[in-house]
Amino acid sequence: MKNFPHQYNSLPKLRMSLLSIRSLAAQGANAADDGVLGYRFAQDGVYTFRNFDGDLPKRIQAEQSKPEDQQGARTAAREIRRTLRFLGLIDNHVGETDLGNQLLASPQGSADELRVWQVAISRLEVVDPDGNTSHPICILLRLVNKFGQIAREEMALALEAADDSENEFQRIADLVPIRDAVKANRIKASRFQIANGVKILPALAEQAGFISRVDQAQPYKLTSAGNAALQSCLTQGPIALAQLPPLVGRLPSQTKRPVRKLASNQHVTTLPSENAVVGILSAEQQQAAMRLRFERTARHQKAVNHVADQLSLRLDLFEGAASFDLVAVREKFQSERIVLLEVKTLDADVISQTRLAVGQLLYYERFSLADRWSGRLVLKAIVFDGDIPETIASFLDWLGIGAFCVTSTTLEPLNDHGRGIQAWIVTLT
DNA sequence: GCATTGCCTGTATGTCGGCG
DNA sequence: CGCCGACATACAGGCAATGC
Repeated sequence: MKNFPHQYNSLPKLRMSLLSIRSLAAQGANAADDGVLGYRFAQDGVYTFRNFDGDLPKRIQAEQSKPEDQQGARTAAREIRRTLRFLGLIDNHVGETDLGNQLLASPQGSADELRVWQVAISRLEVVDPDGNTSHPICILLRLVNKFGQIAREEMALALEAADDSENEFQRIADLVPIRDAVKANRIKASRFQIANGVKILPALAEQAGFISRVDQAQPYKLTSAGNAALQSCLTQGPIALAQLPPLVGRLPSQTKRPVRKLASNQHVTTLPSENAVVGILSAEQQQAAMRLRFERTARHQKAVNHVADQLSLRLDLFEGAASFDLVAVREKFQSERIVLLEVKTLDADVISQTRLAVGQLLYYERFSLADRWSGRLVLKAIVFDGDIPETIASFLDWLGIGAFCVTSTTLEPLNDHGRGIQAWIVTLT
């Protein structure tokens, strides 16, 4: 098993680390030197000392008087350098790569930044002492996809695969559950290596928006962005860093950006899940990324769960891995209607949320439901987590879309189509 | 209801061996 | 012999289950 030890895994911290390297380069200092980089990290607040009393210069002096192999900051510098290199953000000479440049050019927390992280994380590459190269995030996404959902601890197996081959994937997939495989001595790795395997990669994949879970007790599932990344891995193969093509175009600088206009002749030709993560994000993908971030909020998830709770007695429920919030259907009755639901929280403007949801419903009806439920009548509904103005409710009615308000115990229709859907559901046994 | 416990995750520190 | 990559270990915070 490949090891991935001694790291921090938060993207803001990794970004700060890259910034520290850049500022050292600007000063002509040598970031390849553990001491230089390690104590720079300490000064920049990237690396923090344990039992720190607040006097930084004094503490650094104290650390520097210790033997070098006992200075935590130096080790941290080495490990973080390694991580940034694996991510393709710096090269072997600790110089910033194009990708690293793009990361720092994007505003922190922006959709642009997330896009760069998604590229870096999906391409993350590790090499073992024998020269075997693998892309553990791709392998991790394959695992999640294969099992549908997977516990965090199983993700250590992503580092067990020596390479990206199908054979290796089959081999590690057979090692699930990892606890049993360890007990049976089927994995050659120390418990520390296995523990380390769980600490970094799942956190990176989660922050990239590739996987998500409802809460800590739940397994992870693939998100739409994760599915897109997986398709990219499967169809194109992870792209070796050495052959990294320049990303199309330059990212906008940090000057403020007006609302962007889409090219007027832009057509949707593929589903988002079929688009590669590599390269510049399409407008749809940017929206999908933004959407993902909003929809991952606890509040949205909670609302979805409440809806699910109230429909699960009578209907089979599906969550779209790549798209819709919820489909309620009776699988047994193959010509029966189905209900496509989009859930919207009202912390944002009700009008923009409504417009967004209407577009999503129509799009998903056309592109996401066709395969599995072709030929069925699709009833569409938007579920809000609060009350909406009558004008919105009647607008949706005019479109043939049901409107609902959900609470933890109720699902109340707000227009005629909503009442129609409810009336149908209550007849089901 | 509150304290305790134990697990999960993340971060800091220590150690070894190889290489130039 | 200094330096660094790699590996191992210690420690801390959060949180949920558990027990009273």
